[in-house]
Amino acid sequence: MKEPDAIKLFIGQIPRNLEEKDLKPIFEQFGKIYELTVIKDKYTGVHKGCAFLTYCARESAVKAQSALHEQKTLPGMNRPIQVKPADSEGRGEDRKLFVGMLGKQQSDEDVRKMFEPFGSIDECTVLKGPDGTSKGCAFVKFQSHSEAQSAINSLHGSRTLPGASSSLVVKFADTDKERGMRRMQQVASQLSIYSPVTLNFNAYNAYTQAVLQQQALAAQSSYLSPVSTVAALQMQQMAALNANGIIAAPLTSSSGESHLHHSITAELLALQERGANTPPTIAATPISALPPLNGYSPVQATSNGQPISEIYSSGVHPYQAQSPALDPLQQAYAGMQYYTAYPTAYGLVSQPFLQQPTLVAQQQPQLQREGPEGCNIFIYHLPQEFTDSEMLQMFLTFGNVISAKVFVDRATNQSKCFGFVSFDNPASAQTAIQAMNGFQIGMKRLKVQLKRPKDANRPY
DNA sequence: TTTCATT
Repeated sequence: MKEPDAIKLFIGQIPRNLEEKDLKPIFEQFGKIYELTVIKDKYTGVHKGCAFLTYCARESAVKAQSALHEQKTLPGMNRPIQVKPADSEGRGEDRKLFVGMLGKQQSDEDVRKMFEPFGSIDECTVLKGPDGTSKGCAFVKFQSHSEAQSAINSLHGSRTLPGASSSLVVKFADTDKERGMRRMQQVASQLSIYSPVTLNFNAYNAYTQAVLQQQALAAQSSYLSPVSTVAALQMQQMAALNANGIIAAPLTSSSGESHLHHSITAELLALQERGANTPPTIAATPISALPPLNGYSPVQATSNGQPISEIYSSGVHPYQAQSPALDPLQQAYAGMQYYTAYPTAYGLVSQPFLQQPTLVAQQQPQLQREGPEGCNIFIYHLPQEFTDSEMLQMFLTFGNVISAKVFVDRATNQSKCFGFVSFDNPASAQTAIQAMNGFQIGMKRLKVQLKRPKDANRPY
């Protein structure tokens, strides 16, 4: 019925009102169709705007791809139809690059020219907004991983394009898992509009990603790490969160009490008890979890009253331990905690995380000691409420911090939202920059770069 | 400055 070497094609950019019967005539002209399936959500049956197509003959697939892929745009779509081998057919995405910090002017062709010297390019797309203006970044897919790698080696950081705020970024594109994390961050930042508590939520997220990046650096392969499993769970949680429209609608539990409100109230109480201006105490033991940014935990207990720490120490997975009736936010929130605690609990954390923060923290960072050149970093777009301590904690994970200073307006005593952190070695500074530059906290992204040497900006 | 979706 079908040739053994037949190719399954992925069809993208199809209007959601087209079903199999509507699509069939479009594709039949290239040969006999073996199977054509519109992809729908497993549970809701919602049309996902794409399909799988297998021809009886391999040749038909080749013809259809060259005739249709990116060649025409179906009614109602703003991008051309996609006809290409399904992911399941070929290799993974280890040959696709993300290119950031392009100027707004560069076209697909400009980018292609830049990458051509490194190998054969399968795909090259500058990302554009709905109005067609460039988002200043692109995806470039090579035919092989090694070609992609050599492009990274030669181009990453090699120049600063006109109109870009920093040097060219060339790296492997996010995996699905990483994309999930990114989306999570965006949802979290939306929540932060509504409550100061969720600032914490976001900060945890920054930690989470920092942990992941550290791990990725230390252990080149993360595919088999238990953390992946947790990340997958996280994505499910966030999906549930979106599906329930949690941002738009107030959440109510079966008992009629809003968990969201409940946890926020608990937080505010905790803050008041401690005194909102009391500097947080940094935990003396490194292996308990990452230090909470404000010195307390965002969620002290699950909705059935069991402290999260008990769940951890009993070794029971929180998702299994929680009652199935928990609302999605609560689950996501607790999951976030679990997620950050997980790597440390299993001893998977790379060396920088095992450094004792205690010694440094108990010194007086206020003295603002500066490290040697290359050890000092500048941080901009800090949240208004970040003090020296919060910033210190945020960067402790990358090495020995000599000092951490948020700059404060003398008249108002308000943070100027920037500061400096000094490490005792340049590698820690670089790691911190890599991990934290561009981090979204609340509505802003951190800018983290080397501090300019004192005389750098003086013309004479 | 991370897509548009992959049964």
